[in-house]
Amino acid sequence: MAGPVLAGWLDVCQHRCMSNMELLPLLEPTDQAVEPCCPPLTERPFTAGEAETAARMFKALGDPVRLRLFSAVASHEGGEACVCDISDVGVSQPTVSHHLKKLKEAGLLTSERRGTWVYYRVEPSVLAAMGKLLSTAPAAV
Amino acid sequence: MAGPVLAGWLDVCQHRCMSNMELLPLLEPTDQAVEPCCPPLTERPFTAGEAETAARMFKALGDPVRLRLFSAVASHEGGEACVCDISDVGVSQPTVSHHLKKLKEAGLLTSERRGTWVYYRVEPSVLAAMGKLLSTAPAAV
DNA sequence: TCGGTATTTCGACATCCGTCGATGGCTTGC
DNA sequence: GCAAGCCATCGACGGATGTCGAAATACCGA
Repeated sequence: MAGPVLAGWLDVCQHRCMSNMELLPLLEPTDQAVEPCCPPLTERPFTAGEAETAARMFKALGDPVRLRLFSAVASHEGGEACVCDISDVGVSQPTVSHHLKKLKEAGLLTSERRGTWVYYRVEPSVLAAMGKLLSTAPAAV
Repeated sequence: MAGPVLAGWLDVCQHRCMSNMELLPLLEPTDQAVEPCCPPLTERPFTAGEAETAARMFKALGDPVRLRLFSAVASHEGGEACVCDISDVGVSQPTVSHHLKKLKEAGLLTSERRGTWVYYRVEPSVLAAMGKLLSTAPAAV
């Protein structure tokens, strides 16, 4: 029940973003290594589809609680954190779980159960893609 | 009726972000030139206040229509665009106006009336700040 | 097998948000 | 001054969203 809504974006973005770009950082010192889901915001007007895709990422970070949770995971030692390590954000525990699910559905986090605890870690390629989105196009091409 | 809610963020962020950083890009090749509103997401867990501030920015870009409008302005010639130039996003004119207002309240756009038309332009410093937010801390300090 | 802990899911609720049509304010040109 | 065009505001509506308590699920240790 993760939702067919997400399937589209996950398919499109992760598929296009995750594939082998950190595996060969030496070959291309250019920015081509990390292929973002959409062109930089300043390059040309977004199409409806691009906007739909990118907005889903921004929306996921558009809630203070989610942002705190995401930051907590991203800054945690080893790049991952147990839910119990980051649940102190002022809302109930079910709400924490709800927000973590949202972040996961947006492709920003992944989760893995190890024994009693569930660990969340950031999806670095998506972070890089969003960074590229916001970067003012460096006079490319 | 722009809202006292925004006043806080505008005060805090614009005040801290806009001041003289693009005026001296030559002095410091480091990243210190652009002072973001918050530390990078990966540096340490966000405080409640930081999350509130940053989430407002992400939220503003978390809607497909707003993202298209913002991209249209950002990519328009001269860095600014008349409302009439970017109104073709599939929603009614009042809705376009509504979203432009939201982007303006979030500090991402500024507007200026020149004769019959109203021109919107992007706030470059805020874009840079958001980019910094997403950048994985480059082994600083 | 059973109790305890960690996490998710469910159901419900109040609030926020995007959207529209109608209306109003402002500027230009006649 | 008056009609026309551009843009903002208003009021209303339906749907999405954040939040919680209660209950269900998953895992571990005894």
